[in-house]
Amino acid sequence: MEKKRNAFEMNISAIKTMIEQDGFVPGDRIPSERELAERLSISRPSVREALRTLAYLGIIETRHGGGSFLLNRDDHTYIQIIAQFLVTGDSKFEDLAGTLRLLEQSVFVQRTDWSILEAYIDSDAAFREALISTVDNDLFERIWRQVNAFYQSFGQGELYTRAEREAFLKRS
Amino acid sequence: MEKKRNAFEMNISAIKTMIEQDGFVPGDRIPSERELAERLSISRPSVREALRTLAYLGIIETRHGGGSFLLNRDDHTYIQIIAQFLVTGDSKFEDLAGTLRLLEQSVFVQRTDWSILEAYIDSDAAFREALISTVDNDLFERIWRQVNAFYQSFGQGELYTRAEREAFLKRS
DNA sequence: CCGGCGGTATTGGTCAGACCAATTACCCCT
DNA sequence: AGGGGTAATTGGTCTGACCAATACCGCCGG
Repeated sequence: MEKKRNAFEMNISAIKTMIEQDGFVPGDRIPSERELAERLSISRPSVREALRTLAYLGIIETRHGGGSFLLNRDDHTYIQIIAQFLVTGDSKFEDLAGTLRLLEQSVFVQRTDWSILEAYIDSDAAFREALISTVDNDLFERIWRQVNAFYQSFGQGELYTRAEREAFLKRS
Repeated sequence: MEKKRNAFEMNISAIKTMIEQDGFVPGDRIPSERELAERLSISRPSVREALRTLAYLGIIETRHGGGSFLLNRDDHTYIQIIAQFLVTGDSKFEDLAGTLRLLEQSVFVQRTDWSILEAYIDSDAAFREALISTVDNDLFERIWRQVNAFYQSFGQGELYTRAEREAFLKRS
């Protein structure tokens, strides 16, 4: 038994278990907050604390006056949540630039033909954006986008000089 | 202009912002629920719904009678928590492995001498950990660690075969 | 002077109830 | 049978209260 968890986490587990046992599938409306409170013998505020967390994670969606609905797994927002908390206010600026370079240069080892990037050689931002988009990886792209957004919030200029960009393409 | 998010998410944002603006660091005790409610002009139940979510994600820790404390970022457990809800195989898993490979291979273009990694050739996990540690970049390391934790939570085995690891060193 | 001790204040945990707002369900009338 | 309007349902928020665990602080005795 994994007891000892606080009541709040047990409530989340209980709700999750109930959803499974009742055979709800994505799109279904789950019982109302008041009914959940009654069936689990806890108060509605406690139910709400659990449901709000589930909603924040993207497990369910609540509609004012409508009810709470199970979401598809593909709609889960866990990736956004990860990205949101990865990059926070105290990241050192030099780490930001360094991380961006690491992320972007890792893409270059993936393929050999970079002629498609030639159209963007004039713009540092567009060049790097196009570079990342060649990787078909949602998580990687979100991470890069978060880091890049933070980098740009510092109002810095180009990450690479034009000569550096041209050197990248030379490797093709 | 941010779109109009619901009040709940704004409360989480407001609390996070207040934590940053007040300069709290991991280990600090953040204001009490009642004080937060007053300063943000919302009710305590609303504060609690936000705090419970932050606690569930591992951003903060609450002690009955003690208060709420900021946790170290590395202690965050939201990765494992979220993974708990992904019961079935998910297409996003490939993104995880792919992102890890991108992150790690980006390190290899940074230097030429990898003899220091030979001691870890037998263990996939130790090998990759040592690889990342050669990069002196807090943010990059944090990103890798979170993605890797998520990957491991799926209970997957080695990311590289031994032959692949040896091939890496051959490039030296 | 100091350290242990106990009372008190603070803080989180939970609950009941109320009211509003948005949505849904339903029934009645045409 | 269809449409419209009203009532019921449901989520959103707040007030206030009480309990439980912890922290705080001053008192007392060594």
